[in-house]
Amino acid sequence: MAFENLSSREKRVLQNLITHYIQTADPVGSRVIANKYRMGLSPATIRNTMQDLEELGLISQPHTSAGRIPTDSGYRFFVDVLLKQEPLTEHEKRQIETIVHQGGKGIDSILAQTSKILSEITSQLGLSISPRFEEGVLRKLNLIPVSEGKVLVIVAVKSGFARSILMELESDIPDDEFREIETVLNERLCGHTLGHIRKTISERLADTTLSPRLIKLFVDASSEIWSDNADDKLITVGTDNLIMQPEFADRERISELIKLLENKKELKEYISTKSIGEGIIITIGEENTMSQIKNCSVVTSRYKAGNIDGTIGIIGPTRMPYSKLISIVEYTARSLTAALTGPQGEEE
Amino acid sequence: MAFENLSSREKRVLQNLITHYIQTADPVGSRVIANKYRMGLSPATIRNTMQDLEELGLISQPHTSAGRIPTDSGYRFFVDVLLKQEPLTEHEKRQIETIVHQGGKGIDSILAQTSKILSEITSQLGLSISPRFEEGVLRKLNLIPVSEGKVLVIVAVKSGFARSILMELESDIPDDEFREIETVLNERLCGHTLGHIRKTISERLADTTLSPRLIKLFVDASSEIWSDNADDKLITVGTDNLIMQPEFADRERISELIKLLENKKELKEYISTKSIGEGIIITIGEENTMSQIKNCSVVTSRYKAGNIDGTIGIIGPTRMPYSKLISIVEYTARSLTAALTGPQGEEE
DNA sequence: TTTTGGCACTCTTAAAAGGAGATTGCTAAA
DNA sequence: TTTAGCAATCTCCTTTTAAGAGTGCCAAAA
Repeated sequence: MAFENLSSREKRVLQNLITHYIQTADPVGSRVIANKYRMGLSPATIRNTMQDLEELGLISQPHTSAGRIPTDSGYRFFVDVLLKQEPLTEHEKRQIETIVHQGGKGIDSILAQTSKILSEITSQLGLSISPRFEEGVLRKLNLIPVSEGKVLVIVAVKSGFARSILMELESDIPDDEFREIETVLNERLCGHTLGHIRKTISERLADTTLSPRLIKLFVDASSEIWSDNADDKLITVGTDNLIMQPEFADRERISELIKLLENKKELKEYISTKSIGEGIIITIGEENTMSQIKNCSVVTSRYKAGNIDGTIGIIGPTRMPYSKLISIVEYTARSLTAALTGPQGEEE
Repeated sequence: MAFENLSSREKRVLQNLITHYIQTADPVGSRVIANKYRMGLSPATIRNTMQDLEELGLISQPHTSAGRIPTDSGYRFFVDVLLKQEPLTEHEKRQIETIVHQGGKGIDSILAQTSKILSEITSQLGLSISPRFEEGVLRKLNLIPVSEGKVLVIVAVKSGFARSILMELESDIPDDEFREIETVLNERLCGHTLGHIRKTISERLADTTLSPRLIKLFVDASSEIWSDNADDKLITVGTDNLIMQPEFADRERISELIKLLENKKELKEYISTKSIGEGIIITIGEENTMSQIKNCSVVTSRYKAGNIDGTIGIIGPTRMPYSKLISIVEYTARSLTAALTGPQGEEE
């Protein structure tokens, strides 16, 4: 579907129509475009153009005597070709920087705040996904016995993140044996990504002096320790922004959305995989494979925390102010990368 | 407001009315009560009784020609006096036990699952609040340097829970100095509750050989390390159940609810403090101080994890099947306590 | 004294009817 | 190629109408 052969007039009409529809959520008639946007043409001429645009599938009529609204293809063309990015105000930039650069707070807190500020500035649903721990390179592993039969496994990766998992053992293990395990694990596993370790751990521990029982323990716990599927680190903020849109007038639809957001896992997976690659990624309406957000668009971008990356973005109705939102998501992702990969991330 | 002087007939009428209203969500007329509940009285007689009940403020009329609906006081009387608990089915018991007793999964995961099963069995919003870490007695504290300028603080309390906080230092501290700090901190702080430590930490560390700079670090970080306000450990599941109730027909109301649930902090505080004490606690409608749930009832109970306690419960419209829900929440809290305080919790 | 049947009255809700308003597509003229 | 004009179409809002449910009260019955 390439629409390069659109006349300049058709482009202008489409642009004005979408711009207007984004503001009002009402079907746009030929008269509005002719008058409000001073195109120097009569409504009748606009009407002819609109008919052409409709035949191309870029706009459609809800019913005979209504104006036109953009289709998903219309938005796609708008975003790909017609869009001019709108710069952020100084105030907005400052808000984002403040949130992103609050030192010493821990990444989870920063991401929660980032989701919040995204939601507030954009008036959409803001979201963030924590760095994909699995891609982190193991720096050090510690075993801390916390009580009989329970040991805390600390996994520290490069770029300064760490995670802890409480592991339960059937029987007690003496302290010095713990030391030994710790040493062996560090020797064998450090320097590899957690994902890699998960896949290869059983071979890596095969020829050690450790008791087979212990090895089995770490191999079995592999998915919990070495990947991050366990915690749902998708943070969404501003669901009410989305709900109050006319697109969600139907309660059934709200319910479906809420279920999706509550589940987190599925949505996190979807957003994560769709956002692979550089720069801003936009999925519009039906392009989204999840039926619950088929009337929404998703604007996301990757950010980097050292050598691990995560995703932030927003979800709103397809009728969203793309030009502004894209700038905001882009700027926020960049700031976040700068803050998380900054001085201390660089060094290793 | 005591209603002990209600006649037995009035009680029966009220009981039947509420029972019926809970099922249908429609105002209940005298005819329905007379016929469906076979009270052996004519509708006209029931009408007289209903008038009395209305004067007492136990039921009310939405408008002149409608039946009656219970008021909050009506529900209160129903719950306090009229209620017969409905036992759980064997299947329900099994479902709960299965969730609660899945070993080795970590308390967060168990609580998430508990919220879920509560929501599913009750068809309401299920919730759980993690144990109030602050009340835990410090068992051991570990400092693990994870990268330059970052150290992971592990706080382990009795009954086998542990938490980790990433702390940032301005400058580097050599490994042996860490050991020293660790030793001193353990000597001075173990055996006290975290809440107590938070309040007294500066005195406790006053006369040590540690550098004042380091002490300051731990004192400043006190709220983050020693209390648990930081993480929002309120888990809510099944929001869609609530949203689809006729009580939430208004989108504005849904929006307010969602905001409340998203915020977590405020709600967590509210539920936590309201649930102090033994057994099931029920707040009905306007009894709730939070305006967002003034048309809801909240049924909660404390559970114990060793010597620390937390809360679970459900939120639903005031028109909820109390007799069943109370049993379910009670049973779940008991099971949870048994699972978390079981064999390994007992020992210390 | 308590209960009941009867009945006028009130109010909601759903359906039907009517009309205003918006916008289109088409045709013929500019 | 553009525009003015106009009939046709469809939504949406308001009003009307009718049906239905339930009450309150009174007078008669138990």
